Amino acid sequence: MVTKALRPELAEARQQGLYNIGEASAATGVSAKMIRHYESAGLIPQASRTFAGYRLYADTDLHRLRFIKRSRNLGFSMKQIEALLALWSNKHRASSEVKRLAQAHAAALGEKIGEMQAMQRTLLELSQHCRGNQRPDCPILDDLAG
Amino acid sequence: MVTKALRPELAEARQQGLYNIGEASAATGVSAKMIRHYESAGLIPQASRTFAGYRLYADTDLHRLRFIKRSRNLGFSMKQIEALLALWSNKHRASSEVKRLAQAHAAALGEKIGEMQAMQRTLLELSQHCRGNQRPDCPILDDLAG
DNA sequence: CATTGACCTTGCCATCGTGGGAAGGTGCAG
DNA sequence: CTGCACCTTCCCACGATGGCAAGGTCAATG
Repeated sequence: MVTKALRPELAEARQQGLYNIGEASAATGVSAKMIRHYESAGLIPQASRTFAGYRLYADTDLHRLRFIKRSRNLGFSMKQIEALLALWSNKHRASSEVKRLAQAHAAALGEKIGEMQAMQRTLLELSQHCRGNQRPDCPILDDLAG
Repeated sequence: MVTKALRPELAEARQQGLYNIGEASAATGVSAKMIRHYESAGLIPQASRTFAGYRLYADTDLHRLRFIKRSRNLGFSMKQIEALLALWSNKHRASSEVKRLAQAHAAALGEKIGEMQAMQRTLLELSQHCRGNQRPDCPILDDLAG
């Protein structure tokens, strides 16, 4: 008397509190496309499947997906998120490790921000000197031309 | 009596003030790879060739490459540079058009800068609350976990 | 004149995160 | 039973750049 099939039907799986990929996507804000991508990249474990091959997700999977989503919102790369996930599930982690990752990423952001600000500053300076009328003379082009 | 072959030899071309791709790269700071890429993307015209198939560049080509390089340094995309180049070579351009492009790009940069600053701010705030020691408890991970 | 090393050619692959679309199977409601 | 919404896999695209491989060319040296 088997009460739980190895590969259940979808309806059966739903009764057990599992979600298919569309529901998981709606519940986490991660597109189905990206959920599959994260699986193939190893950020989330291989999803279990219904008999017909549909992926199934439990609440722990949704939790993991939300973790990934929040990390992406902070600009972490998939590689960095892989490390964060490993730390998250490692009960013997040192918080210094997490802090190091976060600060390194913050520093990298600062670097890029600085570069982009320099570009922006230059662009605005050049724009200030350009009349922006119907005439062709333009300090912006002059500068780009060297 | 033909003084200028349709497809000269390299030495002959050099005498006429032309450069091969390596020289053009060294003179402009654009890698040979990217010079070819810009050609295939239409940012620069198809280079003339020696009899053996080597690309040849004149000073005007170097000028154009430097224009592209400076534009890239300001963060313009290849598509935007295409537009800038068209304006550059259009003697009837309105400088307002150039100014509009530059300001739009500056605004886009500002947008991205703002997003990245928000990320950075959050990361630094979270880091401040993390002791960063050997213990596993970590507000950063707690936040990512939701 | 032959060899050699530096350089050129084209073409394909990789990055990184995301989306689009095609072709075919599944689930459910009317 | 039919139709629609959803699922599956697989391939392609973006943007800008680099790497590598296989093969041809040039110039200097022996």
